[in-house]
Amino acid sequence: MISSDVIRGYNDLIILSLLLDQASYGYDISRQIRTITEDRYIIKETTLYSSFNRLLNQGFIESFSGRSEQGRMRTYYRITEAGRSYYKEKCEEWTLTKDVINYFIKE
Amino acid sequence: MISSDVIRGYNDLIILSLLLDQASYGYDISRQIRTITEDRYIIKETTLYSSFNRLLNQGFIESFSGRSEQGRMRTYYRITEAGRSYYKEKCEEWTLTKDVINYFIKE
DNA sequence: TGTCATACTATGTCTGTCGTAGTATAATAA
DNA sequence: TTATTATACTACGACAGACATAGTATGACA
Repeated sequence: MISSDVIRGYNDLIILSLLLDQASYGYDISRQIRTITEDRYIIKETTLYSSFNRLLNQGFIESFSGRSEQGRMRTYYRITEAGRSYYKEKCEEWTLTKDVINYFIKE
Repeated sequence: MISSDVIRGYNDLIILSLLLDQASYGYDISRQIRTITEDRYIIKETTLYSSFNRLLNQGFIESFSGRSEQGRMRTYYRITEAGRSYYKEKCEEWTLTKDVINYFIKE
């Protein structure tokens, strides 16, 4: 398990990346992150929902109400065009950042 | 220029890495970061000194007074054994973190 | 005499993350 | 029938690293 403070500022990107192909909702995003990272990163619920709110306020995602297979109400999120642009920018920023930090890592 | 919030938590590692081979002081560390990253990352003075204080409190560096060639007083910092261990740990954490974030980056 | 590079310290703000806690529903187990 | 579990959230406050702003001080050099 990695410290999530390290990822600070990157949860938004992680969430956007999971919305690129299809709309989704909180619990599912959370599970996907666990699965994809093989439990190396588990996002906290509060972190997840505050991220959704930030992305909504910035217009990077939209929400709509839907129903689960069991008839349960839940909120789905869909990425916007602005969100896609933002995602691309953040990916480039990430590449730069990675290079910068790597300068200071000695095997 | 990359957003420094991204590097949050990694300034300590950057500073330690520059102390691995020899003791140094604030202004020099600052210049080294600029030079090594080719100005892609410029650490703020307040960030730098608060990092020094954190590392001192944790016993990862020690300070001593010295004189510049011009006779100017300044504070030098030297990495401790605990600091070297911490550096290694953080390097490993970084590798994990990098891998985790990379899962969510699409070219 | 003034400017510039150097070498710091003090103080308060911002923001993403997190701890704690609580609410509510549908499915499943006892 | 009752309790538990997984799902699906919201509210609130604390924490800590980064940063903005501001100020002090010295030696070199013009």
